[in-house]
Amino acid sequence: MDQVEIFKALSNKTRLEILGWLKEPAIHFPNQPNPDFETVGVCVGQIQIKSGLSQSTISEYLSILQRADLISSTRVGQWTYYKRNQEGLEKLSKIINTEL
Amino acid sequence: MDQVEIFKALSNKTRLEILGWLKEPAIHFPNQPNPDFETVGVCVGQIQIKSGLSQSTISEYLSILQRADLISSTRVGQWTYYKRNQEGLEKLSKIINTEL
DNA sequence: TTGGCATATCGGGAAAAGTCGATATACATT
DNA sequence: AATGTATATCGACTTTTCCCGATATGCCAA
Repeated sequence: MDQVEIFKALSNKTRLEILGWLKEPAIHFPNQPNPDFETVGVCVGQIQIKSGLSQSTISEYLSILQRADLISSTRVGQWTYYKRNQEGLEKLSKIINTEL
Repeated sequence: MDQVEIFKALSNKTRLEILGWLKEPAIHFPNQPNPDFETVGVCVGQIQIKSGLSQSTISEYLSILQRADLISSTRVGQWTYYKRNQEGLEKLSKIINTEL
């Protein structure tokens, strides 16, 4: 993954917020219907409601974050759950500390 | 400094390269006229030549990086020398490791 | 004080990103 | 099969970013 694309993914207030929300799903998504969300993640709809932006925008933002390896998704029935991608985030941390 | 602005500053190939070049000025700017460049930094003209982009573009890029506290400048006569801002870079590292 | 460099700023055109509503797709339920 | 719900994709419009050339500013030397 291109470094520039990672930083672009992070160059947006809402996308940074999403990353933050996914850090503590229980706190930020108290109404999440799926009780399993701590492991599988949070579904698009919940993130969309919290963000206040349109469904299409959030869907796109999530795929931008995913392309940058910052989050990952799991499809379960009609829902797509997103959660933080710890591996990608650690890689970013390494980039910052060594290459930058 | 707003986090988004820091990431925007890093969302460009040339700006990332500049940051890299400034890590080892002696290697990347062998023709730097000022022998003192290791401490004071590298002047705009040298960076511009190496980048291949226009003078105005590089001047702007340097000020974007500076606004993000990633580099700092010193004016000496008609030259402006830029170098890495270690404090700002460490702050970024902290952001990545704690807030993100 | 005039001319010559180094850098900064301004104005603009092209490309990319932000954001939306509408539509498509995929799955679930009846 | 038909409808409803969740998400993804498309087309469009606006704003921002990428770069440039031209011009301004600041400093130095003749």
